[in-house]
Amino acid sequence: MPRFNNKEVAELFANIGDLLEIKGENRFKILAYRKAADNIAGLGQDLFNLWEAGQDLKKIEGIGQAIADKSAELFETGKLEFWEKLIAEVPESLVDVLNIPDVGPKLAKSMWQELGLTTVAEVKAAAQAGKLQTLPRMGAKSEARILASIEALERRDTGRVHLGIAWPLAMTVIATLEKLPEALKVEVAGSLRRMRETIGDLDFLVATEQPEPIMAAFKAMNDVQEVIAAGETKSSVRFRNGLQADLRCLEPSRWGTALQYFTGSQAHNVKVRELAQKKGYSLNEYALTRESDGEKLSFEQEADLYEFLGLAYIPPQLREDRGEIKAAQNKSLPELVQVGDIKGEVHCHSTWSDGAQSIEEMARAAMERGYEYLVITDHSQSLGIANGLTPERLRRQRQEIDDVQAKLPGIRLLQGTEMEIKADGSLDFSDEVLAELDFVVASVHTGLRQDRETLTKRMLAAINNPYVHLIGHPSGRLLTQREAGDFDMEAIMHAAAETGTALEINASPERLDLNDAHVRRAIELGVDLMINCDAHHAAGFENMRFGVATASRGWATAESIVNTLPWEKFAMRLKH
DNA sequence: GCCGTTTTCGGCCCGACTGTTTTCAGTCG
Repeated sequence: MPRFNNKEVAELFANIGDLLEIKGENRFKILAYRKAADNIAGLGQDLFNLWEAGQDLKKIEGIGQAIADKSAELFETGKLEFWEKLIAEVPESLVDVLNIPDVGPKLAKSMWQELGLTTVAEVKAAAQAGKLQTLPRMGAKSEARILASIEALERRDTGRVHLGIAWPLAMTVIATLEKLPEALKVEVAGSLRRMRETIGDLDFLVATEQPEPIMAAFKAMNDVQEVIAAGETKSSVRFRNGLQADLRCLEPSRWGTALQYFTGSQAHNVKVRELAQKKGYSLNEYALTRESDGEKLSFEQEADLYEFLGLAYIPPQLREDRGEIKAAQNKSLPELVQVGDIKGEVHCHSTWSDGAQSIEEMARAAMERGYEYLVITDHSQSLGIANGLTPERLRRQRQEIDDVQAKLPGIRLLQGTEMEIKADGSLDFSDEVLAELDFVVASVHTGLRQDRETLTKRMLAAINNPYVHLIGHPSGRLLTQREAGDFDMEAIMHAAAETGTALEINASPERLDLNDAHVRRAIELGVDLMINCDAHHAAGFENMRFGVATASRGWATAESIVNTLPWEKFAMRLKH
């Protein structure tokens, strides 16, 4: 039986949506496929596992009879007849053509049917030859723009970026705009405000009575390479690093509706607007309009809008249409974990392995953040490339930790290790060595391409070892670079819950591992979670906001995160 | 194709900007 992971299934349904759109199908059908794809991608469990266990897939939001049947057919036979027929009708490669910015379904269809273009390469050649201009409503400017988009795609600089790139750039833009006297309020909206793990573009909102100077300053910023659009209240630019940013200016009285609208997600907004409709209002970014008499209500604060609709305030991280609307109606939203709740970290590196700063420097940085404890977990011996520690070096390191501890009574310093779960399934240290340490993180860094059974077995061996407290970055993914290992996460989470082994939410923006969906599932299963920056230098502790955001997106409260415990309680918890 | 404390059928969100226009379609978010 062929196994498909959620990403593969989601991609198939998303591609179906794309091709149906080119075909000109009913737009709600297209929406339904995309919604199903999104929900499958954000599922904390494998759809395949659920199906294999005989669960009713229709219980998943956005999946009805048709898509449940198609999933079952795919899992049973490894193929989908509907898809085979579809790509016989509409060339599959048009999915890529649709991915070119400024190429939508209408244009893709006309390029295909009028000019016979079915691949990005063919579209590029046609644009270079001036042939796109022959299509209706296409001129030289549109053609040049599409060619530029394709070239940007080829440079791979229009894709999504992780938060480590998007966040600092957004902060720079905000700082620039906030300096303008005309800007009354400045905020980043969109997926960055929701703290999605990757960001496609940046959305900024400014409350102002005078948009012109703000738009001008925005377009004139240092890193702006190109101004894509510039209207009266909206402009778009592209930065040198390829990221696009949109700016909207609006009257302060409409701040609440606008911020809500532009924060999204789209799926969340659709639900909010449906709710407004049921109450007899239509909602857009400017106001809530009563349909009976056209009376317009504007809201200065987002919370007021939510309240008016009978909802508790929904934090941006939850706005993904994953049940938050219902929870806000029942006033049962979780009280999300905050950065300030974190009392210590249990996974960081020093110059003893591949860190850039000494134990003392790391300890002082942790103290400055107000942490009560810090565990130094340098790499273990078999990770030679990171200067992993032998048992003998571990013992010498203990001496240095004790010396620093004597100097810094304000923080509790512990010695741990980030121990390799080796490719052959064994652990890098014997139990005798592990018993000498205060804390053990076990991680997979090698052999991530092994098959599911082998990988899962390796992980379970670590989870079942009585000396292992925490599994570091459990899936092994590197955002925008490397796929997660093919672990059976469900089995791993069950074992973690049973043994009391914690799973990490690694806060490094390249990792964010566990991801939000897995965090939510882990909480359901009663798994202990810990958020760590895996810091390799003092500045690395700044990444905590990303880890906390990921936890929040998984609906985590402080109670779900073990390192929100003060030292005494944390130490007690360790002994169990 | 999905969904239902107003519905198992008939709904399903809305506006800015661009380019090519003679009044608007396409794309995007």
